[in-house]
Amino acid sequence: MTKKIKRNGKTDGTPTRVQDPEGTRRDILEVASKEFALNGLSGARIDEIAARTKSSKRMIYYYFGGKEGLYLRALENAYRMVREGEAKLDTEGMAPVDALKRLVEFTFDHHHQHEEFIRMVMIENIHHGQYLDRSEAIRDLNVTAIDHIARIYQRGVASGVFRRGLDPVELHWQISALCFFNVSNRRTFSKIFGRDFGSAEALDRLRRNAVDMVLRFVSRRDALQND
Amino acid sequence: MTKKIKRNGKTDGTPTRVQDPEGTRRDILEVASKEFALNGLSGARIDEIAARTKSSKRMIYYYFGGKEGLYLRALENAYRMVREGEAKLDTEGMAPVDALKRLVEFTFDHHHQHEEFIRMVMIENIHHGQYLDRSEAIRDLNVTAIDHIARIYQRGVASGVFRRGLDPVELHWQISALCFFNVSNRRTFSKIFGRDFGSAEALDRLRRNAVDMVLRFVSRRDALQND
DNA sequence: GCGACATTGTACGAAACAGTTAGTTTAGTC
DNA sequence: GACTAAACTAACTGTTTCGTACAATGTCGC
Repeated sequence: MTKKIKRNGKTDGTPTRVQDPEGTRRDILEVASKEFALNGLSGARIDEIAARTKSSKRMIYYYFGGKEGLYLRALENAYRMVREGEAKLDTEGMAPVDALKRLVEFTFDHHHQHEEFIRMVMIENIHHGQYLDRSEAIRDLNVTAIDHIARIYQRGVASGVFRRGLDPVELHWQISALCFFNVSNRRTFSKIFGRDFGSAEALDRLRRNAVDMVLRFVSRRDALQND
Repeated sequence: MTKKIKRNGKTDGTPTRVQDPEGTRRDILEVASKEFALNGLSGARIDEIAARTKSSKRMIYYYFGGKEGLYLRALENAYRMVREGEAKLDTEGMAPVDALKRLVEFTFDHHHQHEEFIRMVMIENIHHGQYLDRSEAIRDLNVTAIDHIARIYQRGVASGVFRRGLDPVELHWQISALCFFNVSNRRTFSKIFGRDFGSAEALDRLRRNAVDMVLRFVSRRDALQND
């Protein structure tokens, strides 16, 4: 429990150190990601992160240079993981309306499942995006999300169910807004309005609202089905 | 420049202290609000706040008890100021569609003009709303926003232009999401998509999108005007 | 003009904190 | 098995930062 010494396979009982650079790196990054997401950049404590690690504080400086370097890697890590998850969605064979519906639902659920990512983005925005500036890695994560939405939109316009003149990036912006806010502001919103917006029923309603809202926004009037 | 001693009206030159509890309080709170909004709770420094004040660190502890007490008051202050601003909107005489349009536009602009408030809400959400919990003052700020939107919605339903079955609180949630996100996530969004979402043109487009989106969401199909 | 309480200034203490120094151990190479 | 670069440990340093002790001054009722 208290000892963190990694042992090798020796049978003579002498506690020898086993070297595992990649493992140590990953371990530190995982712990740091949680701590930063929970407490923010200035709120997180290097000593605390080190203590939760299988490794030590010195190793943080060895591998990441310092607190800010570690935070930057944690931020990059959060973006990378979420982008990887997004890539799994495939709507290619679906009708445009169904595809867009699926996309919104997926985004809603995905954001909801990755609160740690949402919190990192919030924290980074609090810091005016200055660390994102320094990261080539994040800029290089080519934004497939836009391609995806653009293709669905084009198909919808071509088949006459979506109206013309909309901007895929703005569409993505709106979908993000509806899905992000639910996670980012749930706490204060729930408290002020005395309702739990994290309950299964509430989430279900909000999710349907989001889908409805986006579909009504892009659809041509005569393509709307209800009301 | 360097001396912060407040002097009274005496002519003999002796530097005597002038007491001004309310002024001191307000001064501290104003400075603290800026610092907390800029740096967050853990990022803000009591010494820094004290230095920017006309007063001293001692006074912060005298009036606010400590860092957390000061933060709580700053949070309450932010909510109060914004709520007061919201109360100025009057849509009573307007047609429901125009009223709702006005409400969304107003919310969009209002959020945009009060970035400090947005940041405080983000920061409070990072802290899981735990300070909001402790504040009766904020809970007591009865949420007139809901009344306002509920009245517009009811009028719209009554006159047949809005569809039935929508929840005013959820409507408020959606409007908030669209308007909040624009301020809260502008930095990261702009950076990742290589576009300035803070430019006048971008804001204008996003604003119109938000209005359009809400109106299309609440309107009955046959009441939609274009496309 | 005095007693009681409210307000303010100065200086300091203790703990928390990021970062470093000085070394040891391991794994692979020749 | 000697050597070396990479991986790792333990203990330490200097500063920052929150918070406080104590004293001094102002205000107001009487």
